[in-house]
Amino acid sequence: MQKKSSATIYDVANRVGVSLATVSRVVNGNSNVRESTKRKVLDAIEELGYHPNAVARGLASKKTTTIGVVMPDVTDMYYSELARGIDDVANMYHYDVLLTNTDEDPVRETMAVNNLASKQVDGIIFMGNELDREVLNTIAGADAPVVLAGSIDAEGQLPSVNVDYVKAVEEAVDTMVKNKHKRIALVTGPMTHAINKLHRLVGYQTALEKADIVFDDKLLFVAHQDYAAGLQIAEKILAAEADGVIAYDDEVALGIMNYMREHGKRIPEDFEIITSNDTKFTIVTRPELTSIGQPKYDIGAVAMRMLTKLMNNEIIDDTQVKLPHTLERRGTTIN
Amino acid sequence: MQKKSSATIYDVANRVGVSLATVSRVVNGNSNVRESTKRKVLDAIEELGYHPNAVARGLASKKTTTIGVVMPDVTDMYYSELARGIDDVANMYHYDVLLTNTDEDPVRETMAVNNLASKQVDGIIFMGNELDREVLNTIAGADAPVVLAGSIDAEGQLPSVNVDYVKAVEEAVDTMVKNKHKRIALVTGPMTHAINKLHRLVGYQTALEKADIVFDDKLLFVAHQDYAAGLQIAEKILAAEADGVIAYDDEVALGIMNYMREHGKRIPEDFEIITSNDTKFTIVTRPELTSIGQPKYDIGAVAMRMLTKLMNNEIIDDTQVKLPHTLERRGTTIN
DNA sequence: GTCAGAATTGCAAACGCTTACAACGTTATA
DNA sequence: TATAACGTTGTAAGCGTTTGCAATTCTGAC
Repeated sequence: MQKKSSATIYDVANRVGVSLATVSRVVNGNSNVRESTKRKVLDAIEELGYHPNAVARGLASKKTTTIGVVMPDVTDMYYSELARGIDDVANMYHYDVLLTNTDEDPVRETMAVNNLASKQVDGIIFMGNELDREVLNTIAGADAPVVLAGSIDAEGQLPSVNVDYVKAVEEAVDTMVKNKHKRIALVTGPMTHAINKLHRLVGYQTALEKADIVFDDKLLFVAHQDYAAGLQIAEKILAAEADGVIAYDDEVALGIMNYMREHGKRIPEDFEIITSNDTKFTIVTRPELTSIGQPKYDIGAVAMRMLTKLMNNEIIDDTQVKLPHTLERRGTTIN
Repeated sequence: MQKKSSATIYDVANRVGVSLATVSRVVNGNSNVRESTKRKVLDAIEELGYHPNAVARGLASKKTTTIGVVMPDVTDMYYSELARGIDDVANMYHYDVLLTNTDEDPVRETMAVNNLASKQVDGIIFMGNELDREVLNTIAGADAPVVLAGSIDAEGQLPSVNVDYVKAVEEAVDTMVKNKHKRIALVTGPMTHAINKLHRLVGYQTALEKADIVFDDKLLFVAHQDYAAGLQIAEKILAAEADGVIAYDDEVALGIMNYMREHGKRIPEDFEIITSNDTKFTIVTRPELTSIGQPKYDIGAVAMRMLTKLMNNEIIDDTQVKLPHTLERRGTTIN
């Protein structure tokens, strides 16, 4: 049964006594084939164990049925959940996924996009917050459609799927204010990233303004997205005499929480915490973490769906999709 | 600068006034090219913004510089850390990674391998515990080399990279015995999986025997790999009057821990927990989870390195690699 | 039984590159 | 100066498909 070096379309054609073209037609489900010859071809394919060579197909048709996914890090729960959404709908549309980790390094992001382009992917899903000019140019240069998932480009030119980060953060702050906490810290990534400067910070300031709280940049913190960074930044947050924090990453939030508890703070009475990604981390700890709820899987899925349309040259009503977010009230806020 | 539909090798050759072959040679770093013409070709490439078409290259050379990774689920921290190790060394050797999620469904695993084969990947890294006959056959049929990462096939025929699960579990049980806990539960996946039946269970029983504890199959539990499953199985573990548990998944362990604490058990005095994967989950909770330590990243990295050798037809001394494991003693065990 | 039009099929040219093999020019050796 | 030997470059045959177009075979209507 296992033919050694696999059969080609040519072998199948010979076996049946038809031309390559005919075999190709039945393989591709083209309707212009008589039912009886279709049967024969299918049988021969079965017997020879023929599998179309996707590479040759890609060369001839200029479609690889492969998309590229560039993301910061697979081990980051937030992004891996997006990736899962992407992968599931990609499969649904018979695309394979070429995955690249970049650690948000613009150099690697640029290389990744270029590499994917040379591999002739039919489309690209991009995740990452940097999106500097170089990366943007590269994306424009690749002649595959690109959609951003859970990521923001400053100009808002590229198709993207996100939640409304401004509102989300604003509501988080609102909640703490309502709970009588006023010295609310904000922990984000670098202000060079649009998502931080133009979204999270804006939401934060808007909420403060509404509550007549004067903005204090001593309550603004930048941290990497990991537990250790949370532990570390927590010391400064404590020193700044904050009574609450909005963190942009669950691991960071956890680091802060553990530090605060170990330093005598009662959570949530003395110190409230709201995190942003609502990953599995939020429910395994005690107390559970209150979090902005993002439909992560759906962000990926919707982005991928949009990409299929783009690859098909279908017209898209709205290329700047904002999916609904929630606030998952759990144990690190009073209400 | 951005040529529209990108230039081909033919355009470059024309520009310089040499043949395709020569351009191909410089692109591929072939040494048999005079320095001066090499320069000219390189310049033309630069000017035209030429990028080799990897698909055409793949067809001609029968090498795609792409490997396939089939794994249960990217959002599972254990596997995603393996994947990161794989990806990093894959990049190091200039391979791209085609990623497929299977949810450990043998049907999807089979499809995935077949699909990767038709995409002409140069090699495959397989993760997942099922590995039934069908999947094994498919793997044998694909003419790309395959290596297992963090996974076991019953016959031990395929190249693989793992830790010594027998010893690891045995040592975990030893620890609890030393701590005077005797009714030690074992939570694994289905006994149809070789890794559970032939490794974890064996290690468990061996340790029990050494300690003269009679094996009680009431202390054997099977659970899915998630937090909810942990919460659920915990009830039965409690009912079985166990005073400790070895869990094969961190989320499960966390579910058990939280359940036990909510039911009045003091951890670790009344009830000890040792988990197996040592993911980030283990250090963000209070108490922190004692865990078998697995070099997850390295398992992936070593597996990928092995695959590069296989793809290169290099001889490999040992195709059944066992990396060292540890026991990370933290808060859920007395010692 | 004819014939137009539809339904099937085959032909052959791409797709963009790699890679034997052949051909050339050049240098070193005798 | 002739010649072997090498370094450099070109020629052309694939790699396994898809696909526009032409050729052939069927249909049914007349």
